[in-house]
Amino acid sequence: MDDETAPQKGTVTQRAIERIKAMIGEGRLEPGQRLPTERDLAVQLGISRSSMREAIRALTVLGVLEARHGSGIYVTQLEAGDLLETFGVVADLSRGPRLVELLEIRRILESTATALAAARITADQLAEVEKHLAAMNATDDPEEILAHDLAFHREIAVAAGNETMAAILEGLSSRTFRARVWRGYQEEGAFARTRREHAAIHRALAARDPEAARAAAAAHVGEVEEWLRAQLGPQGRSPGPDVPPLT
Amino acid sequence: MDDETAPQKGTVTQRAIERIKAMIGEGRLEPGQRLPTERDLAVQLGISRSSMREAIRALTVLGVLEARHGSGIYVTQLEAGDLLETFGVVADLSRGPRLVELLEIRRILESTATALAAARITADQLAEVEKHLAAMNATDDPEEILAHDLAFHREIAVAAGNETMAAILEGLSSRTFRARVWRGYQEEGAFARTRREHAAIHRALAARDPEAARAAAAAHVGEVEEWLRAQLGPQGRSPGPDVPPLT
DNA sequence: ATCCGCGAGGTGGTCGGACCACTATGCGCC
DNA sequence: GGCGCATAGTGGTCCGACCACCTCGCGGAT
Repeated sequence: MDDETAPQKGTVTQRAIERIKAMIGEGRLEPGQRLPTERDLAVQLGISRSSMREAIRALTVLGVLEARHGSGIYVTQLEAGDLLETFGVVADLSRGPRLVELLEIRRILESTATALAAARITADQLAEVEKHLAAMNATDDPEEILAHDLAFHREIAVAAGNETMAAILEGLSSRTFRARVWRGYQEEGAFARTRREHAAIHRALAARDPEAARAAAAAHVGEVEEWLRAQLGPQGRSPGPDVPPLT
Repeated sequence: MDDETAPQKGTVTQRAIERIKAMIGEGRLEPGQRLPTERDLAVQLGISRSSMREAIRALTVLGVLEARHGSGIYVTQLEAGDLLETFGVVADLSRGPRLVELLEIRRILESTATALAAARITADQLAEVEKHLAAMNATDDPEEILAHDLAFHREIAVAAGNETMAAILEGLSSRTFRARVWRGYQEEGAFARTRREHAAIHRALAARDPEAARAAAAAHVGEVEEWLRAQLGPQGRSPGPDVPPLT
């Protein structure tokens, strides 16, 4: 009754976003459930369809809603992967010192995840890890190496048993992020070193040795971290060509 | 030249989002810089103002852009706090087993951050920590305790020297998140224990003892984590009163 | 000459309607 | 009974208008 008088805080779109978020938070909207149509929702919240669409778009990019053309709007499964997809944006837009900070976080999480994986990994999962390890060593195509490298670490993160952590690590290792950092790193003949480090991680996993796994993973990420730190130190500028701002 | 023919992938809004993100990623749009008007941008990208507004709204909720009514659209400083604000959404919308996973991640990061802080914290920062510790012990108002509790950990995270990690921890400790979990936790007379744990963390910081700090922080978060795990185990339901879905 | 105030222009915010693209459903035809 | 197409309904896009708010410069008062 008392909420009929508009609180008038912020834009109507922002209010609509909060309303829908609240509905989900309170359990009035279950994962996978279909929402009313844009037009109905707009009427229910007393706003125009344009504003409602902006709210839906916002919740869509956040991974909370999913719009299917011609079908309807649905709540996602609200799983870690859905909601943490935006984490990749942070990695992609960060540069300079923040890249080092992101790698530091990845080192902390990746080492812990690898240690957990050493204790929990199943035979099947270990076989999957070995598959990517072999594929990584069997080709010279940087694209393919990168893909299997990502899958290698992803499999380990999943084996650690924490889906959320796996999703965060996935974001911290997004294609564009690694491509940017690794472009220079691997040009310095770091392939061999990378292979040795991956082999060490695999050995620790196969031996079910959490401490060795933690150390190997920390060293693996730490190598890249140190290299990047050194890159930024001397010149203080982020890599890449300086493109003058267009009109 | 070859990009003049529309690639026709996805919705025009999604394409606009990618375009603007790319402009920022390539450095053509600097942090803090003002963008052209919505109307001009729409013309430049060859889409309607409505679609452009949806793209801008999307980038706004991601913390990449900031729209000031009557003034213009600006690129944010792209700092950790700006981009990771959405991380709180994850915490707010997660429930059940995922809450435990989030606490596990917080335990890993918070313990490491506290260890780093023990080695790096300045006298001023330590005084600030003590201020919040004292304020926390001087009141019985749960709201105020929660606020100083958040500030206590935030100050430590900042002292660790990794802004990004501080921002993530901030998201993992968002008001609504903690309020939900702590409501039940603190009702079990955990105030005294919490105060002891905070005191232990402070002692380790004052003694500049990283290992003790790591252990104290891990135990602090671990306590809540274990309690929550126990809550979820027996009944398999998320805590809190079972409110029947409202109409 | 300096300062203050107010008004005009420009900006994002909201609205309503129209049409297009796609999907799903069911009815009728084979 | 099964298949295919017409159709209604959905999200996607566009347009034009108006509103609320901020900014800046012009003009007058001091």
